[in-house]
Amino acid sequence: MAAAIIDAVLIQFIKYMSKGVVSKEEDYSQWYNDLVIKADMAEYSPVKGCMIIKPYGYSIWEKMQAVLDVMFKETGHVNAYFPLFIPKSFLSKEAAHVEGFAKECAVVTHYRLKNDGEGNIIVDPDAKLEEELIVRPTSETIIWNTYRGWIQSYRDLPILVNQWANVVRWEMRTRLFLRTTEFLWQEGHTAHATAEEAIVETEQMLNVYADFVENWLALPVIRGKKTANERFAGALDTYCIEALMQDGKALQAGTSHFLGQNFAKAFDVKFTNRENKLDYVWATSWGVSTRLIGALIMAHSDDAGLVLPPKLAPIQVVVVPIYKHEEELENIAAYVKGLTAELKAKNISVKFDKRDTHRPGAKFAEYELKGVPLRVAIGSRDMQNGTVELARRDTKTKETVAQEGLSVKIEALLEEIQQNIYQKALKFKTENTIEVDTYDEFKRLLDEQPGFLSAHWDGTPETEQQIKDETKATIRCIPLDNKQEEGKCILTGKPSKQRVIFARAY
RNA sequence: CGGGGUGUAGCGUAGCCCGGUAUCGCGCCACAUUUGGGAUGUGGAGGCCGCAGGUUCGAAUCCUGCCACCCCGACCA
Repeated sequence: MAAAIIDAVLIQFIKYMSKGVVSKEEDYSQWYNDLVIKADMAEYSPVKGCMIIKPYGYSIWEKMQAVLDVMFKETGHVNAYFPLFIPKSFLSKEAAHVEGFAKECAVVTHYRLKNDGEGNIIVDPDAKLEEELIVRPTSETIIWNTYRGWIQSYRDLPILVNQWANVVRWEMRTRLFLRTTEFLWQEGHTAHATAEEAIVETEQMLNVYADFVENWLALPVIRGKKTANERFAGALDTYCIEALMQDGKALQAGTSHFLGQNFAKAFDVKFTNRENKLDYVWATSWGVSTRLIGALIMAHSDDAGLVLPPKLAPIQVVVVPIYKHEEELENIAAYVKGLTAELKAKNISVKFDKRDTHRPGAKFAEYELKGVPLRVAIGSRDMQNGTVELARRDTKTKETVAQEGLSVKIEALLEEIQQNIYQKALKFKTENTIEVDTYDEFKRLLDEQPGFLSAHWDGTPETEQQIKDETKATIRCIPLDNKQEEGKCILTGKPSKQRVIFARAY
């Protein structure tokens, strides 16, 4: 008896080792790293802090891009492209901006290498640039320098431009997808005649992001504003969406900034308004990055691998044939051909994995690891009975269903899975968003049940900083739809009119 | 930059204290048998033991120097 139990444990251990994914409970951050690598999303590169996004991971980014791009265009934006390099002097024109980014800039100082005569390739000291170039950490400066030439009159406004690009921020500590030295993103940069219009734009784009993350990533978010401490360098107001990961830590999933006239003033971008008066242009910028892939992985996955929402899954349905002889496979393949055509007509992506180099069990495990939402297994028994085995990734349940009407059922199931994943995440977020009224309780919850803590704050940067120093929790945001209520700051006891959201964050 | 740790096959590792040309698992290749939850057997390929120097008849092992990476902290609109 005891031996049998030990054997069972041993078998589990061996399975875990071969799959190579540490459990979520055991070590959340190791679990996350393992998943990214084992699910073939990305790998480490020879350059510290930079990663190689592999085809499977990149195809998720492509899907995100495709959806967001449509959303941007539907709200009137157009795409353009600005240089990777920014003259060093540009960065320093906006004081807060340079303050925020100076410490994480990659700098280009030379433009040529040469052979030193001993077989070594060295930087050619004679090829020093007159002015150093910064590899963009974000593009406000070069874009606003450009906008100066595009804008003379209110008739030239608004300018609603987005760019898909890579940026570099030399962070000290990096994490796959969540914070890498180089990352891919989109950055919108708009110019407006009035503050009101710019604020409307800022809020509109925040809502676009929130809709996208909730409906496509199946991840509920809190929409809010950042406090002054957490604001983007150079912004008057930073709006954000904050999501909660399964370990109770918050992740900023997107930001939209109201930049006021800061960049227009720094780059001297003036226009003549309807009253024939010169004024500075009002600005916004907004962005989401490949960090969203990290959010997607962290939010839904389990110890068996990724759990991808159907709407963003590169493969929505995988078909695994089970056969002993070639003619059985041909028989199954003939049926699958029809099924595939039906599914494709419904815009559902299907992979028929008929590799004979891997056995069915290995394929099952592989697609679970990769988070494919639905798996169809078909063997000779099914072909005789007119059935298939249908397994869903989110619940890990299997059922035998009729081949008749299968594509309709699959279509409905994919929708159901999308909803189910969202509801599960919503439940988690709701259960882990807790109102706290004392500092002791606040600290206890951070250690025992981390999540979003809704608490009163006296509104001062000093208090915010002290709480951060003492607990590592930061104010994630002041929710936009916040109810106003009288209360006392959890740290100082001073009066407060509303609660704000605290959490430890990535 | 401070504290700690690790470098051995594609990956994960044993060997190091006590010197004799490297162990095991996964993966890879071939063949056969298999295929409804991660197959089995037989055979095979693959190693500047992080780099450089030293001690020694002989170094993965001992000594010196260097390099790289990882973890914790600082940092992270």
